[in-house]
Amino acid sequence: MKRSSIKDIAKLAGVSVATVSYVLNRKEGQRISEETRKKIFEIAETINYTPNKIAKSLKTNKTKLLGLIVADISNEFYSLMARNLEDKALKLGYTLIIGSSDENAEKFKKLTELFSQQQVDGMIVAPVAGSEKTLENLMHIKYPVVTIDRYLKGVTVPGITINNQEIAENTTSLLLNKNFDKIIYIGYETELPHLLDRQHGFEKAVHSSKKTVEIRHILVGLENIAEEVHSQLENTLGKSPENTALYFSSNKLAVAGLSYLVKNNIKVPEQVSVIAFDETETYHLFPTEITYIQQPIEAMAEEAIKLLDGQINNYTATEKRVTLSAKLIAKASFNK
Amino acid sequence: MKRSSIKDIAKLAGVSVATVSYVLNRKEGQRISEETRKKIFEIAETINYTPNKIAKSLKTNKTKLLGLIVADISNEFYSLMARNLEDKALKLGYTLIIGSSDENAEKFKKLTELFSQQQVDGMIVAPVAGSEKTLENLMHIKYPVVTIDRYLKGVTVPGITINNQEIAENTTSLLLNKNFDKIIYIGYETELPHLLDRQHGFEKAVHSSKKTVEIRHILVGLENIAEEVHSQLENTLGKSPENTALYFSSNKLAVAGLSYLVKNNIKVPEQVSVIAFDETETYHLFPTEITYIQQPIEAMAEEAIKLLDGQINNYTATEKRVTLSAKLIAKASFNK
DNA sequence: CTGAAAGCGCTTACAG
DNA sequence: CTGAAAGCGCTTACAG
Repeated sequence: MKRSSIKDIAKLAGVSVATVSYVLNRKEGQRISEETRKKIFEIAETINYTPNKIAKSLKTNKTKLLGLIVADISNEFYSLMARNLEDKALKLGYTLIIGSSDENAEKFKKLTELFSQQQVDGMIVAPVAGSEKTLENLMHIKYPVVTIDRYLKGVTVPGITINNQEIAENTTSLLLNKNFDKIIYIGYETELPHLLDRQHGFEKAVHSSKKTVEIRHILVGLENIAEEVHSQLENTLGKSPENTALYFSSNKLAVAGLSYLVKNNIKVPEQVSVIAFDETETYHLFPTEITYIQQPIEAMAEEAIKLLDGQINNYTATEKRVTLSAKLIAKASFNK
Repeated sequence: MKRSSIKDIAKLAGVSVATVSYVLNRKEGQRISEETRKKIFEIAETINYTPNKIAKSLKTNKTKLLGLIVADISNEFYSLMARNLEDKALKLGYTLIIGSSDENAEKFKKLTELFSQQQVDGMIVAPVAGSEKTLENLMHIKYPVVTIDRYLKGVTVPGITINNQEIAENTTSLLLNKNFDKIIYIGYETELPHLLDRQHGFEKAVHSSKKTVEIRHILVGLENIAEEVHSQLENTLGKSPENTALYFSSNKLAVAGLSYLVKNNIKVPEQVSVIAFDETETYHLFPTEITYIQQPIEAMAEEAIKLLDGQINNYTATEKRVTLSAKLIAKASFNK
């Protein structure tokens, strides 16, 4: 698999490698005769020349590679995000190299090191709990980084988030207005700020409301989500609830909860109303259409790439955080 | 973001760059005094040296990058595959760069070119219809490639598939034995061989059976799957079917079909039995557990990486195809 | 035990 | 209009 190089073309064309380089890169500054230009293109074509970007990278210090670190690429939210990022990146000539951190700060760090050694031009990361130091180090050496989805307290990395607290507060207020006897918040036991924001938004709405309504929380770990949600819903919700609302703070939690409802033949919205964060195709198999909070994934991807590309090209030490608005998609699951 | 290089270390340590390189790479052949060795490690540590793999790649002609081309990384099957490939690749020191072809032969070709320019050591691809030529070219220049999931007629690229036809035939036989009045095969209108294999397996079982049963086919395009499946099921299955079986040749089709059943309150397995190719979390929201054909994704990923790594390191022009066995996971949706 | 040197495939300021 | 040359950050056969 010996590839042909610029040198081969130069030899065949009887010109210098410099000339070949100028022609192939269509540089304007240098005027090359139409004749040699044509000859060079022809030869390149016939010997099937493809440029070695590695060599170019070494010289230009740009690889056109972007590192993407998510918690798990097989997670629906992240794979959809990855897809959107891929498209936006490609438009600017970047390709994505990916890694999954598994919510492990050590692995997260390892991935940033690996990517940095591969000389990626920048990184798009969903940081995990405990990776503050790693992000600080990257910022310190001015490595272009943007965070997506998540952020961490105490480190100011440019990044994209949505208005988690606000949208949670607003949607919770809607629930409160409907006079349920009981509202159950289903969330994660976590330190991740963006998830806590959702919880705080919920609580803020509850506290500023004058309604008397029983509030319950179900908080589960990241493992065995389905089992935990099922057993806790069994305790908190029971088998034949009435006039109750469930507020799920992620699509995974929602799917776990909905499967409990299906198994126990609990009717939505007759017995229980449902709101969930994030969409998923899975909702389509539920008998009632689910009301959910939709994140603007495409816009998030676009902004992330834009922000990163800006850093890469200007070295402006942007401390810019972009907050986009999520949107409530109201469906039947929430019509009392 | 000026990084320190081997040269900086050499200068600070008062040795040559060669010596630094030997020490950092722990080469055995060269014996370096414990003293300079220690000094070099210390200096590397304090100036926060990280190797530039791009430079190394240029010299060694190995990037430790693998290109992955799937139809769409946001597709559940492919994102799960990507995750498994990522893990297996990492064990051998490779990282993955990804691209989605969108079933477009031109884009597929572009991606292979892009990846080849990035000097990936090899590619793992799910080829699209019409990309025979592209694959042949890669084979011709001996670029290490393996196919996953799919394969193409007429080009012998090493790759991993499952026993699509066989498992389809076997599972269809099970259906036939249950004496349904009607069996409906739901598949794609496609030229992709691995999907046709599923269809052929189905048909083979039907033809070699002595039962008299009404057989119907629903074939849909890749766009608007849900709508097409719904409208065709409405025609073929109706609103209150009896003693009918549905055979879905992918999880996407199954989800579309199941949502039709939910919407029309058709009972599984009382009225209709269901078998589907591939699993998905989505099945969990269906009232009845779904019987499905499980692909051994982890093993497929492992074999793919192994096969590719073999090609990369030996340049053995392997024409090896690996066929792994899928497995029927029998659940209630298929208990008459 | 260590270093000088060539070279991987490019780019680009400079000279002519 | 074109070329000689330096250099990006490494590796590695060779010499001493």
